Amino acid sequence: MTTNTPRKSHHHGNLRAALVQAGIDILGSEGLPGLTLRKCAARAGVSHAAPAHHFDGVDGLRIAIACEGFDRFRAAMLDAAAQSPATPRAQLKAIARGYLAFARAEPALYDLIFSFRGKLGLNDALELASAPAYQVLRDTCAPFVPPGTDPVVIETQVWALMHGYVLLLFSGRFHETGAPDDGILALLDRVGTDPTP
Amino acid sequence: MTTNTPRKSHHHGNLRAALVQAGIDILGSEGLPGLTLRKCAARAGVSHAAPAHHFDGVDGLRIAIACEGFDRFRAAMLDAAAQSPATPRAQLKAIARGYLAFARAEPALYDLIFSFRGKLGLNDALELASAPAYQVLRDTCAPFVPPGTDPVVIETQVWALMHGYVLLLFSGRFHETGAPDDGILALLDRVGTDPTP
DNA sequence: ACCCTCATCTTGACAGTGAAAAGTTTACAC
DNA sequence: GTGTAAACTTTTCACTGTCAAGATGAGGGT
Repeated sequence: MTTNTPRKSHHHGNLRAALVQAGIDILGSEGLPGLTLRKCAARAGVSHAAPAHHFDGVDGLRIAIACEGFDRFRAAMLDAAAQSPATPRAQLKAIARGYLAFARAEPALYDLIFSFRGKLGLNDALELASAPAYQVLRDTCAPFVPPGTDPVVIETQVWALMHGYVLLLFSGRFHETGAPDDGILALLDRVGTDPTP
Repeated sequence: MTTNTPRKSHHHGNLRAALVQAGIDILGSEGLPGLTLRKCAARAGVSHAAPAHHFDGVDGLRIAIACEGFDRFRAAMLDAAAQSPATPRAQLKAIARGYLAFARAEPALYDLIFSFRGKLGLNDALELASAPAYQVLRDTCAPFVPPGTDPVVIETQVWALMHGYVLLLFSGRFHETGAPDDGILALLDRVGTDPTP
């Protein structure tokens, strides 16, 4: 039988997943700067050198956590979409609200998954994990792509708007005045198929 | 006379400015992770503990560098605006191009000035340095604010779009396909005073 | 001219970090 | 059973930020 209480064994049994979960916990409590190989190892109850057998250095651990983060990110957008009318415009605003909900719920995890400067494409696992999240955006934007236009243009407009807004949120700029979510969502009404005659 | 070759003195004479410049140089060559107190000190030719007498720890140095960065950022936007027609829409697109030019010219410095999560408002110097840059945005957006609308809404739409787009640029997502600058600038045409009847 | 003060800078130490090398334990195939 | 290799620990090293204590010298008061 497989031991369902893997306590005192020399082998942890599921260390990789435990380290990823430890990292997510630390992100929630201490934020991105607190994410450390040694802290993750300590929280998982192993020595500080143990993670090296499961990840390629601290960047490997961060990538593994980001993969899980992308999955939750995608789930947040899909959840919001499922609770909204099926019209293209309503769906677009729904994934935007899901986007914001995820960013506000797990800001440090959000920071992490978008912290890989230029390394995207250099890591297969990360690219594989981010693709489904991007696909949600792509599918939702598709109805707004004018004929003859590269879909990437519309997708980039939407994503840039959301991404930039979240980072302005995190900067603390709206702590006192209140965050203008509605203003951002309103601009989504003007994305894509031209509203002018 | 003031010595114009302040070489061998025990006192550096202008260490604070030299450390900030060293930091900017390092940002250009090694990027944000390479920005280190000890490296800045070494490049300025002083011991590793010297910076402590001019900045409040490494965060203090980063803030001081960011202040200089905000100034260059503002200058880049104003330069672009000065070379464009004075119509509101042309000016808006001009500062957007200046924004992108700065981000592409000094990506690590751009990263640094927008890396202070929630600490904005907690540091007077940083807030004082970022205010003029924000004022450029505010002035340029003013003609597009509909009556009865909070200007912050329009400013946030524009800033979020640019900020998010730059970070997508940095992510490496467009390295192969080519960056859709025009698509982003096109959306600026739909910001503000409603084009629909 | 002298000395005094104190900002400036250096030296040395410490804890925390990531990484590598070498040794120990244990699961699993044969 | 036994051997092998994976999983984990221990030790060590280089690098980082920070602190304490000491050395240097510029400028002021007398």
